Amino acid sequence: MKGIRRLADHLDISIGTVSRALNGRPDVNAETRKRVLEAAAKFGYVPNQSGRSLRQGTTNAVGFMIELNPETASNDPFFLGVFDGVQSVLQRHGLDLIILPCPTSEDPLPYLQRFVMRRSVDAMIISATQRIDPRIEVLQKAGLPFLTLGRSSSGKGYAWIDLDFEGVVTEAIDRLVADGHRRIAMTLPRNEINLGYVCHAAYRAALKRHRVPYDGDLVLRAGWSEQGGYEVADRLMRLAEPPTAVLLVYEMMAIGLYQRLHELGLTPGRDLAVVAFQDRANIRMLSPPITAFHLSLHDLGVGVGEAVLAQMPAYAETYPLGLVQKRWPLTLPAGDADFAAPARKGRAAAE
Amino acid sequence: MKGIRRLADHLDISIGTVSRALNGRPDVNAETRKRVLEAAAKFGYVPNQSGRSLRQGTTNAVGFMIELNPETASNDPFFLGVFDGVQSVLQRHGLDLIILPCPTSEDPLPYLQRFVMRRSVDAMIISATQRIDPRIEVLQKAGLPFLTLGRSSSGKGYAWIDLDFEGVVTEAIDRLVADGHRRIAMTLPRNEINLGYVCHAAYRAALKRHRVPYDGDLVLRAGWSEQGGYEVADRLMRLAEPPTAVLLVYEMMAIGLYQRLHELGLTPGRDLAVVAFQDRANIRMLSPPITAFHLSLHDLGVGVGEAVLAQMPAYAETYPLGLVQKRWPLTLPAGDADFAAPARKGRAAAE
DNA sequence: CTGAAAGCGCTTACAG
DNA sequence: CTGAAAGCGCTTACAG
Repeated sequence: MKGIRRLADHLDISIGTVSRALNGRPDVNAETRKRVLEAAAKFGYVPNQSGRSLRQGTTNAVGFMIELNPETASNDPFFLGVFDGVQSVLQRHGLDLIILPCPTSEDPLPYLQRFVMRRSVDAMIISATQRIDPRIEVLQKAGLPFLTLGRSSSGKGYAWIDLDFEGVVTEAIDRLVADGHRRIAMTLPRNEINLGYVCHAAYRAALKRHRVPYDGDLVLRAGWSEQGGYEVADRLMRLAEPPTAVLLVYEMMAIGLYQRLHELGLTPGRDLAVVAFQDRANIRMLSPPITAFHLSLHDLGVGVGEAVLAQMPAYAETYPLGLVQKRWPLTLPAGDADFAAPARKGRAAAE
Repeated sequence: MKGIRRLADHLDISIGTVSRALNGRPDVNAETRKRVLEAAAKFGYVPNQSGRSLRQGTTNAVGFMIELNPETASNDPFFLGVFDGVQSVLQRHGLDLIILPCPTSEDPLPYLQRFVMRRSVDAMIISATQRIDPRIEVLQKAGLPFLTLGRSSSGKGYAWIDLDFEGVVTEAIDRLVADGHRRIAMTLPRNEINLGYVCHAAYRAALKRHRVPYDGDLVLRAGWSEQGGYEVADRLMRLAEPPTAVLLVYEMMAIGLYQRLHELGLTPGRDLAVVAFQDRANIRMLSPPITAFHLSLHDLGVGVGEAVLAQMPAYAETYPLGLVQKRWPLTLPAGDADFAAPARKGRAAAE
């Protein structure tokens, strides 16, 4: 004999009472509850999750699908910070966060479908959202509450949170133009992830607003890595007319970019103003210090956690956010002295 | 009506036959099986996991616990590569890999205990193994098959795979000494993770063998980050008698270290020979190229996957590895021209 | 080859 | 306040 039955027999009460005591139901004698809780602690009894899930129709778990493909995944601590924030919300309700890593060898769609149809989780967070992402339809048809981290142009009525790429690109270009820059480069990912389209559109719009001509040579699709940054620096500085500033949508590129600039005898900041997407610890030791937007991964995780709970009927009242469709803001620290390159400033002024 | 019942009613056969057909049992009429499979595909029927698990007493999932605490976790793509390798093994048997991220706010022990006692997984892989790690006892008492990634001095009869830190330290020092180095520094983590002890012991043993005196100033506990590498360079080069070589047990430190050396007007390789633990893509653009050991994360993942299956009674016959206790080797590419610093070589020869 | 039935470990109306 | 019973969705001996 095992499980709740054993505990009940040992205490000489029914399994129903044991269950009620353990689950904190009010209709249990205080003394009985005490005995049950003590015995459970003593024997290390914890209800079997499969039995519970089957009976309750809920797994008390939220899935978070990530992709292991390094070309798609932002193969870095981004997610670890977000997971932590999501958990801090879920644990308030006894929900667990379970990460589902889609292997590189498997198609993300059937992978997701398996977990969805098996009802392994009560809700799902998906990431690495593609411009056309069939996963959204799968989730909608299955009626499983979900949130996408990143937007898609597939479907409309679904909840998403995306980093505010428009805002970052727009603010970066505004600031650079204000500092006299006219030739501003930007990096884009090579794959079909939606942020590439969003950034490109925001970039063109911002330039147009400032009446700065668009030059396709300044928009570089590159590997999403330090190495990619190295190549970007190399390609940009070899142009007949190199840019005076660059916006790195993937901040880790700064490491390779700084290095290549040094090799070319150029000084970041002075010879090429660099703005990076996110001010993370990994690039803080660069010198001169890099200008980057601030993002709290933990806060983002909290936002994601609350947003996904808002999609779940059982928690919608507690988190009355409705269908969350939110661009998550990043902030650019004000008044960065190193931001505008003096040399360029002088040149821009002379023009 | 839902689930298997609905499918059975639609086909006008019993749920038992549907189940047998879907599970590939041989005792099903070929025509019947075909009808069942087609109907299942059409309606997108997938067995509910909780129902299955409860009945079978197995979840068909293997858990992989990681820690989100950046001081403990190697907060980087290490795990993503390993996950992929583990999955490639598990998927051969229809098992899923589920990542369990322990939040920074929670104690790893009760966190693990919850999942173990609930029987949410059939086996567990744990990482960030501490020198004294009570999780091992919890897993052993619960009788859940498990593997630790990293060793502990807690307990004996458990399966582990650990990177061969001894081998790396020993080989690195042998090579450096052969190239004339006598003052060789090494970095260690600040926390209680076991690799710190292992590396320190191997370092002392290797020096002793070469009759090189041990100098505590050359063993630096530092932040496990790029920033930590920056600090290491700074502290080392300010010593009255700086080292001529350094072994970075966390390779990403090389980025900060190279930078600080450059700032100090020193040249990596020439003024300080640098050996890094793992030759990963993130540091490949460093110049001069860094000397580092090679490790295939995917292969390691495969090894971990097979080792954990070997601990599970249902798979032990297929993977007759017994109680795996293995140091996973890393290889140092032979004949690296930049390995020994010419200046130092000259000086060493002159001594 | 198929169906009817038992039962995995729980939770929860329902009686009392 | 407690117990007895039903039933969540499956799989699997057991009959036939």
